[in-house]
Amino acid sequence: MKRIHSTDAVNLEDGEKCKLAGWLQEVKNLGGIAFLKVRDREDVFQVVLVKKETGEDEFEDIVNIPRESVIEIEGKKTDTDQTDLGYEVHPISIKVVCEAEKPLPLGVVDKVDAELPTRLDNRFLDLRKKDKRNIFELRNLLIEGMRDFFSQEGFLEVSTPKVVAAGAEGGATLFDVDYYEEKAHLAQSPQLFKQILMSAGFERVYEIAPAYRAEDFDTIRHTSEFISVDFEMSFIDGSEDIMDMTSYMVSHTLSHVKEHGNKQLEELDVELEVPEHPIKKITHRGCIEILQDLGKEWEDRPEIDTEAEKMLGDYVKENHDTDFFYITEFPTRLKESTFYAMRKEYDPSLTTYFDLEYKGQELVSGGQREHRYDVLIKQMDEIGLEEEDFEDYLKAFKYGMPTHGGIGLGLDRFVQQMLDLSNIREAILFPRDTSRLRP
RNA sequence: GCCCUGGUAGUGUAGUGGCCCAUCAUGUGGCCCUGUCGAGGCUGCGACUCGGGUUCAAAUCCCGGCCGGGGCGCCA
Repeated sequence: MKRIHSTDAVNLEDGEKCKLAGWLQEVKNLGGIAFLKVRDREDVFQVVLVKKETGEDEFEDIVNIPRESVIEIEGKKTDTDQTDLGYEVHPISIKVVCEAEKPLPLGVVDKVDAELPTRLDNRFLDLRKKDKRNIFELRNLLIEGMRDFFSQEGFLEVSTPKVVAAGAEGGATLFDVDYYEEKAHLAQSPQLFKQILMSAGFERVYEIAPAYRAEDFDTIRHTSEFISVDFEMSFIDGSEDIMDMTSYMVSHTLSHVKEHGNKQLEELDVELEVPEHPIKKITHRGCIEILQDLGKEWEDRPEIDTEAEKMLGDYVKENHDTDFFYITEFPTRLKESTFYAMRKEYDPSLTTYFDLEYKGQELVSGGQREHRYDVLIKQMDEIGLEEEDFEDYLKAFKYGMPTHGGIGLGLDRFVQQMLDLSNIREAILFPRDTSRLRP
């Protein structure tokens, strides 16, 4: 007999035979009768064991199977109004596929919570919990929605190398890798490759892939390995085009999640906002002014620090009733290491760069790139970068590079913010950070 | 990198010099119970991060190591 899921059994006739399987979540032994709660991917079903029917020995054997063991049940589906699924199973045979050890390093349905490090150390058990799996089902929908959007808009999904010779920005945040006889690094961004592909004439590309930052971050919104969603597009008139595309992408993606992840969102008690177009834009200078009005004080130069970011997020929520807004026209002095950022024609102290803020936190960073070879060289010079180190990249600018721009979006952070998770690690199956390399 | 903070049963905690061979919950073992679903009742099991020091006395105070957590810088 073929094994079916708990939710499929709902459609069987009363009394029909079936085979179900899953993890023995708990045993409620009342003496003469016992109830087994068995969990599969879809739900939890109940198996009823009556001592008079099974006999004393078998009853004891089954009731003593340790929690979280994998078992297989063949039995009769019996309709009842006493379970959520509307049926229970009267077993003909129960097979222990794999017995779980005791005690569990982490309870799956215990009444006490475990802390995040304990949960991550035992992630396979942690992920057996419904609300934890919901996160990853929604994350899947988020990715699905993005791919759907990009494909619709004529973007080509590409894969660029993660083992690279040079980084997109300074060298301090690169992980070193031994690459045969050479020294190599893990890519911190697909930036330079995306741009090379613009010279190749692909016009619109996107990539969903890991990025690595060897920074001493120890915060609830940083990890050393994260999934970066990047897109790049050519023949743009300015960064407005990039912001428009980003807005549509975010809207499309979130409405996809909302449409297909209704059940999971409800279970996690999350209300999703799908931003309307156009998303509110505030210049960097405008942000500083708002902050001054709000009474924010700085020790030296006014900047948008973490506290300020949250204040702005609250401000926009209150005054414009949205979780989203752009900070535009980032000053050049703040984007110095981003040597490929295009500066404003009329005011070179400003760039075309913007951030998209989501619930008071940076989600997206992007802008128009500098496509003119000589200007690019000049900007690299300003921060002391050697042309030789970027030879392969620069070459792509010498033989016909269109105007272009794009963004990078932190996927894990998107999930975190979307679901109001207290730590970005909740949005990652096996997070990597300054003190975690396993599992 | 800087600042703050913590490490007590499998899990989560109480205890800040003697009342502690350490509290409670959860878990787990045994017994009872035929409709449980945070089941219930009785009963047992299980722990002070490591090293040094102070003291008549250390889970508790001091120093160092190891391992965590949070904030900031920064960033996706």
